[in-house]
Amino acid sequence: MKIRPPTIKDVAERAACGIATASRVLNGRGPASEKTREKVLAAAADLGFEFSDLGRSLQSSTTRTIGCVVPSLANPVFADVVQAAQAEANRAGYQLILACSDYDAELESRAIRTLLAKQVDGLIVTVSNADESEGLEQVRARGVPCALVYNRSCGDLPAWTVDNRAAAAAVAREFAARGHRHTGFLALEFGRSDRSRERFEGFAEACAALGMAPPVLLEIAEQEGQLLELLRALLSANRDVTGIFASNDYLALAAMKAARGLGMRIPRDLSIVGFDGISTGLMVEPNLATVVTDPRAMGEGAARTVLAQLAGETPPAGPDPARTFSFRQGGSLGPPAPGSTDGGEAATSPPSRQ
Amino acid sequence: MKIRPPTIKDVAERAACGIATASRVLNGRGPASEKTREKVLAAAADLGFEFSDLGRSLQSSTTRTIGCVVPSLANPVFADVVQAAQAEANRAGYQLILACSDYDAELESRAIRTLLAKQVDGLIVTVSNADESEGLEQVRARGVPCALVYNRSCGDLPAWTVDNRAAAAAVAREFAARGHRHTGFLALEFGRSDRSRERFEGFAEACAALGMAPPVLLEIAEQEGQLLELLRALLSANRDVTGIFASNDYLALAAMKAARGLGMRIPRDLSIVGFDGISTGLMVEPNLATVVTDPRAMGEGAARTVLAQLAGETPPAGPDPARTFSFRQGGSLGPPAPGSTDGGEAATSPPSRQ
DNA sequence: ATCGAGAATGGAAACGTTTCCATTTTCGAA
DNA sequence: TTCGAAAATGGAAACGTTTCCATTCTCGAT
Repeated sequence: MKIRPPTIKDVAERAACGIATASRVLNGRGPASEKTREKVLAAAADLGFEFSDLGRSLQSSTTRTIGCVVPSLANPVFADVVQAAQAEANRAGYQLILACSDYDAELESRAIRTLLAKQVDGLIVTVSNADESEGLEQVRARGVPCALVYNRSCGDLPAWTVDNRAAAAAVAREFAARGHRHTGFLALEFGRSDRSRERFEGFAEACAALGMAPPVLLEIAEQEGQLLELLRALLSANRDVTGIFASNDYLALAAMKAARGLGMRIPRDLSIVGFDGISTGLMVEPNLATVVTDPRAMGEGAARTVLAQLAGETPPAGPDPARTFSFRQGGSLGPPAPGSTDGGEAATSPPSRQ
Repeated sequence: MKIRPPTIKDVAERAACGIATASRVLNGRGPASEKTREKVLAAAADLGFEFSDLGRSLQSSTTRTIGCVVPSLANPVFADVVQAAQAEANRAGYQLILACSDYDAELESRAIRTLLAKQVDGLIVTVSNADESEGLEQVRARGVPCALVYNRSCGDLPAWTVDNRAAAAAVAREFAARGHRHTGFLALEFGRSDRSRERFEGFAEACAALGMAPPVLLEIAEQEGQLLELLRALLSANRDVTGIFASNDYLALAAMKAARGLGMRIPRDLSIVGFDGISTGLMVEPNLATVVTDPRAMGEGAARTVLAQLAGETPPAGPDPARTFSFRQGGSLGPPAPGSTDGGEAATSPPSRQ
C-alpha cells in the first residue's frame, strides 16, 4: 500500500494557482501576494505536502548527496571516519550514501561506479590501492569532487591520512630506546591494505637505521574464528622476537591475549605496540602502548574538503603530517627481560637497562 | 570542472536513432535490429555513457535506495547492524543512505523526514522510543516499508530485536545462582534508550522473583571524558552491591577498569556482567561475562524484511525471541567474597582484601 | 480617465529516463 | 508482384521540480 505522495501540482490545483506560483511561495523566493501565499501554504498543509528531492535533483543536477566508501565498519577507525563525515555532511545539508568494500578492490570499484550513477555530488573514499584504482579513474573522468581518507594523496586527489611511515618510525625508536633488537610486524591481510604496507616499510627502515635486526613479517591470511590459534602458532615460532608492532590495535589486543595464553608475561616476555589508539586499548591490563590517531578528524576533514569544493570555496589544507599521530605509552611496552634470546646473531653486549 | 555526463539523448544522436530505440538497446529489452544495436552500443561506448539513476528514479518513482537510521556508529553493535544491512541491501541492488541520530529523538525524526523526502524505498531504523516517534508517524502515513532494529515491535512495524527482558532475567538468575543479593544496574543515558529501560525492568522483576534486593539504578548522564571518574564515584558510593549488570559491554568494561582503579578485585569484590557480546569482552582479563547477541543477524534480518516487502514477497518472520541471545560465562562473574557486605546497608566490616 | 511602472501570475521548457502507441520497414508466403 | 503480419522504429507523454519569460494586474501619478 504505497501511497502516492502529493506533488506540487496537487498543491497548485488546490490553491487554484499556477505551479510556478506554488513553487515560489513554498520556496520563499520570488514575488507573491499575501493572499495567494496564504492559499498555497494552507493547501500544502492540508495535503501534507513535502518536496520530492527527485524532481529537484533532476532539475538542478545536484543531489545533495555524498558517497562514502570504506573497507568495513567493523574496524572502529572507519566507523569513526564515517560517523564524523556523516555529521559534517549533514551539517551542510548533505546525506551520506554508504558502501563497504570489505577490503576488496573489485567491490570498491563497483561501489564507486554505482555511487557515480546515483549522481552523488562528491565522494569520500578509502581504497586498498589508490594508485591503481579503476574506480578513482572514473571519478577523475567525471570531475566529481573526491577526498581520500587513510590513503596517501594520489595525483590531484586530496587526502586525509596519518603519516604511516613516520608513525612506524616512532614506534621503532620506542622499541630501540628500551633495548629491543628483534621485533616482528604483525599484519592481517597484509596484501590488501597499503596502510599496512606503509607501516611495515616505515618500521623496517627505521629499524635498520637504528641498528636493529630487520623486523620479521608476521602475516595472518584470514581471520576465520581461529585468530587466536594462528597468533599462538606465530608467537611460538618466533620466540626470539622481544617486541611486536601490530598493524592495528585490534590485532595487538588479540596478540596480547594469545601471548598470555602461551604463558608469556607482558611486557616482560613480549612487548606489544598497536596502531590506531582505539579506546579498548585503555581497558585492558596492562594498557596497550600504541600510535594514537584521530579518525574523526580525518573523516571530518575529508568531508569539509569535499563540501568546500562543492560550495566553490577553497578547500582546507590537508592535515599537518606531523600532527596526525602521537605515541601513547602503555604497560604493554617495556624493556625485554634480561634472559630473553636477545643476543641473536648480532648484538653481543646486552642493552643497558634502567 | 564538473563534466556534464553524456545522456541517452547524446547516444541516440550519435547512433542516429531515436531515444526510445537507444533506451531499448541499452536496457536489453524490446526489439532492435542487429544493425542498430551495434550502432547504439558503439556510440555508448565511445561516449562512455552511463545511465543516470535520477531520470530513472523519477520515471519509475523508485530509487533503489534504503534509508538507515541508528543512534551511533561508535557502538560496535550498530556498526555491525549497519554493515550487515548494507551488505544485504547491496546484494539486492539497493544502496543504503545512512543517518546517525546521536540518541536524539529530534535528530531522529529529522533524519527520517529527510530520508523520506529523498524518496527512499524503504527504511531500517532504531529509534529511542518506538511508541512516540514522530518520524515513524510519517513513515506509516507514507506507507513506506520499514523495519525496526533493536526496538520492540510497535504497531504494525516489524522488528528485529533481542528479548531484552528475558535476557536481563537470565542475568539475574546467574547472579542469584552465585549468591548475589545486592546488585546494581549501570546505564548511560538511561532516559534515551528504551533498550536500557527494558533491560532494567526485566532485571528488576527477575531479582524480585528470585528474592534478591531490588537492583540499584546506577545512572550516568554524560560521558564527556570523565567516564572513569564518574564510575569510580558511583562504585565507591555503592560498596554494598556485589554485582553489577551493565546495559552494554562498553560500560561494563569501563566499570571493570574503574573497579580495578579502586583496588577492587574482580570477581571477588565485584562481579560484572555486560550486554551485547562485543569481541573486546574476550580480550580483557578476566573475560567479561555477558549476554551475547547477534547484531549482524538483526541488521540482515531487518534488511531482508524490507526488501521482501519491496519485492512484494512475504517477509520473513522476525527472530525467535528465545534465540536472540545467549549468556556467556566469563571470569568477571563469580560468587561474592564471603566477607562482603552481603547483609544490607548496615555492614560494618570493610570488604576483605587478599 | 489614462498611462506606465512594477508586482503578480502562470505557461512552458528543461532535466534524463521509460514506455505507450502509431508509424514505417522488412520479409516470407501467396 | 502483392499482401499482410511481424518486427523495428521514433515521437511524445509522464515523472516532480525550477525558472525564464510573456502576460495580466494593481496603483499611483498625471
